[in-house]
Amino acid sequence: MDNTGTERTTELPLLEDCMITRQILDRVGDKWSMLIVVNLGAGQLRFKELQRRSSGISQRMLTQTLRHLERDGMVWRKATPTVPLTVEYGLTTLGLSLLGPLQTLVDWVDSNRGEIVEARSSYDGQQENIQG
Amino acid sequence: MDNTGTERTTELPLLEDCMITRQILDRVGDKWSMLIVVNLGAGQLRFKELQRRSSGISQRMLTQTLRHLERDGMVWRKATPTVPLTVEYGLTTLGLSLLGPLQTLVDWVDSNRGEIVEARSSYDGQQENIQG
DNA sequence: CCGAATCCACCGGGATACTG
DNA sequence: CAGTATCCCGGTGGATTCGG
Repeated sequence: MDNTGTERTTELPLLEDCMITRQILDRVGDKWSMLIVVNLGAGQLRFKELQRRSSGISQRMLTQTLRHLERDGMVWRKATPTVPLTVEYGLTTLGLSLLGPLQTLVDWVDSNRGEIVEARSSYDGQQENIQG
Repeated sequence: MDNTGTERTTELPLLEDCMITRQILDRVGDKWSMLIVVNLGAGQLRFKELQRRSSGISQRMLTQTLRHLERDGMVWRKATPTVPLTVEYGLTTLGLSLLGPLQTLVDWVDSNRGEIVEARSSYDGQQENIQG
């Protein structure tokens, strides 16, 4: 095999082969988790209130997402058997510690949104020319 | 309203209502993008080599993911009309700038993997008791 | 070797209706 | 209010086949 000179042996010790990392990132990156974690970042909330703040989420998905986050130890749940039922959700220490990295990503998107949007329309324009 | 002491009025100026941010995060967080960006982080690669390093990805998904990343301005593509065809992929400046935030997230997962796995089995154990 | 196209199975997730 | 259960549609993504 020829060597084009661009070979780099840099070792970024990353996801590559680790399934669990992958699973966790899948969870973190799924459609609603980030939104929920962020919304709970400002303080504990009741189910309905949380749903109201997470525009567009169905109660089915909210329940499911909360269960997953609870299972992963990021969210706690406290049910009080009043009538009608009262359930509060909040972030655990683990969940809180995720806010930072999440924020980093969101900040990056925020800073680069313009460039991305521009790249997209530029790309789409070229496609038109090709397929005109 | 009673003050339970955990109320926080912190304003995290986040995704909440912004669709575009959401779109971009969806892209960044989709099943393969992160893996591809990370793999290209070590240097440009040819299609086949990239596929080999991204264990499990089908060529269909690799093509699709690369197109998306190219459209978003994160990846460049250079086709050389040799026989057989040679196509190289690499990260643009924008793509490279994403490595940092991505790394932050991956590092977080790495540091907290143990705790999450533990939380999961603990949670699953309790479910067994309930449903016996 | 690179990739487009087709076919198809699976499941994420919305709408709705029903329990406690 | 806080879920659970059911139905069902569209998108995701794998396998395979074809073209350049």
